[in-house]
Amino acid sequence: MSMAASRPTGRQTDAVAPRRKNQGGEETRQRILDAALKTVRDEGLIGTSARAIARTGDFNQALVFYHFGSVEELLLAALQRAHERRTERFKPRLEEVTDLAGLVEVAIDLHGRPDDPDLPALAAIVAGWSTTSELGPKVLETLKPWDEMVAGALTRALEGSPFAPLVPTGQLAHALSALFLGIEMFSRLDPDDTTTAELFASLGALATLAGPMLNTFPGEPPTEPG
Amino acid sequence: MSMAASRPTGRQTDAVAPRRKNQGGEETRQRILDAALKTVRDEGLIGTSARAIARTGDFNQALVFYHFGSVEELLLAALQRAHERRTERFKPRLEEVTDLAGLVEVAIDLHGRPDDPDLPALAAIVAGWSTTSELGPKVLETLKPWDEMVAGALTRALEGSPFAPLVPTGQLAHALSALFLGIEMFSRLDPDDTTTAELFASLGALATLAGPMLNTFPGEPPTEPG
DNA sequence: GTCTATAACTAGATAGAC
DNA sequence: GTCTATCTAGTTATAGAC
Repeated sequence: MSMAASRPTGRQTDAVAPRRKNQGGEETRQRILDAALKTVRDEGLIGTSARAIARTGDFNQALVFYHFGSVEELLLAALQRAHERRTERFKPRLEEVTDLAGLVEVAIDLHGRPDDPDLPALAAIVAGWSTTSELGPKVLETLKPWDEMVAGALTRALEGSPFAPLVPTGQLAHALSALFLGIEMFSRLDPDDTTTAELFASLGALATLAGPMLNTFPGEPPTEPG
Repeated sequence: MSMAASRPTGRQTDAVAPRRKNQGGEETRQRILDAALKTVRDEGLIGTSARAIARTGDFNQALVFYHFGSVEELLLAALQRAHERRTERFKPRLEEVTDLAGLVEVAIDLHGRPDDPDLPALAAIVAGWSTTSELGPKVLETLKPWDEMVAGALTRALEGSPFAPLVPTGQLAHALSALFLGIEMFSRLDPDDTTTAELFASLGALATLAGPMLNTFPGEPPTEPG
């Protein structure tokens, strides 16, 4: 369904060389993407129409179709953008993580940004499309790099532990993404949510507790932290 | 928004005593609820309109408004119904769970029912409303009993462990619900999903591994299982 | 309690002026 | 590249016949 617009909707791999700088077109594209994320966060996925997005970003509704072809494709692009932004910002930190407690700390920072539209929108889009849309696999593809980064952190956290060969870090990383997504969604169900912060604190405490145990051989006393 | 219909939309606590048995009205109510869940599963939350639901269940579109007042309220009722059904069916099993591995087993059974509309619909509704809708708190309220059941299972799993006083079972149960919800959603993004089953298997293996450690005092060898 | 018909509106998407 | 105007189809919700 939905005929393609007059402009190719996919992002060109070789930039199309806009004559007068990157102005005009590209800037608008960004505005639309930002407005899309904000709209999903504030009005929910169901309330996110081309018109609602245009209202949020104060531009013309037809631009959505000119630049992205359809609302669905816009949302996919927005999700990818949000995800890229997150990855860029948190990659360096994640790469320094060497234990479970550190991983929880990153999760806390990731969550605790109420004004940031990226994460709520990301969760809502993943969720809303989970039973529909041929774009589901593309969403999974988009999230893959993140799982791999977390898997790397897990591997480092387990380094030298006797349990290391027993733990499928890739799958566990995926599970952690799922956990994070679920927490994010629950937290947004309650506008006055306070329990999520406590939950993360508890998870941090548990990670601190479990960390040293990972290096414990059965029958041995646990190694001292740090 | 949305004026109330001519029939009170909330479920009466004292049944209203339908004259000719429970026929007609109540049966239709159930048909509508079932159709709503199926529609959410098959067409996604966004594709779920009063008309789509009516098409699924082969009844008249106006009945949705007569019986439930609005589509949103219907979906809330459907979610509550789906959740009640799950709770009834799994409560006995959950109450027998005494270790982590058993908990994972229940999760596996809960997940592995491709034809069952309840869980996918539940996930989609929770997710879709997570950034909108004043019904969010009601959704949380609905899910509470489940968390409590899981918390009970966790408490039993930790019984006698030196870590028991350190673990906030209530919060952890909530986290497990979030994890499960997230996994459910990821799994539905890929129509040919095979990784989720493997993921659950791995989680089961980890639970089997971690279980005995919970009863391990630092410096002591782990107790033999079973 | 269930139907048909319809009002009032909003959606996605496109054509064509600028 | 951005705008206005518009077409078509689908949406919630209600009125009123049965």
